[in-house]
Amino acid sequence: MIFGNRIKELREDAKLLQRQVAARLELDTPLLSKIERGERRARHEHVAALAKIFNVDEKELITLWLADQVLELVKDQVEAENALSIASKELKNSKK
Amino acid sequence: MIFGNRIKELREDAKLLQRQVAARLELDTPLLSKIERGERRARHEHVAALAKIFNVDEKELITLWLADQVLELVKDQVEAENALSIASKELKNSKK
DNA sequence: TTTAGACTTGTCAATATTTGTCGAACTTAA
DNA sequence: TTAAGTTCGACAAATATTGACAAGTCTAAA
Repeated sequence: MIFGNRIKELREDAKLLQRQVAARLELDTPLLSKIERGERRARHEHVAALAKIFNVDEKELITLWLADQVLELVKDQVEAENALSIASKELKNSKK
Repeated sequence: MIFGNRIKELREDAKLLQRQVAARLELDTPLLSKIERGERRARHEHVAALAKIFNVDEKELITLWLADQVLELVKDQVEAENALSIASKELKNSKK
């Protein structure tokens, strides 16, 4: 739950309440709570909005958010590590 | 489309038709065709069944199948490589 | 050429999953 | 205790995925 931890940290550093951040994302507090704890997934637009709110590079958050989804996908799969390694190679390959 | 290519290759090596393999998976030919071309995703059970049909290690296929899903998830995301790298680190970390 | 077989395409309904909301239940600090 | 912040559980609505079908293309043999 890298992404959730990070945005919770950013929120606390900014001394904002879930209620306040949730309002700016136009979703309710319980949902933001779930996102912070990784129980629910943020949407791409929310990630962008969060970067604005906390004034951080959107790329940083997107990266964590993506990484979380990858982890969610491969977790409790025996071949997780191999799969990631293959995906990584393939990605570099196809970039040409 | 690593997984699809692989099962197509296995199928051709085994000199089987889509129709025949599809029958053993209990799904129709067009769907298998799509799976081979990566237009549709195979289910976990199908991967297991395919390993049996072609007499290969299930892990090999699962790995490719997972890698495909990871690629699908991160493709056309700018931070794809970073995200994979972070996910990979995190995975190794959490394994303890 | 036609025909037959293998494969592909597009579309649809059924199902499953995800999303956001609500009321209520915690938790913590005064 | 209260009050504010957060979390929980259940639900309906919105989305996505699944598998099937009919119709299409392509190739090779007749």
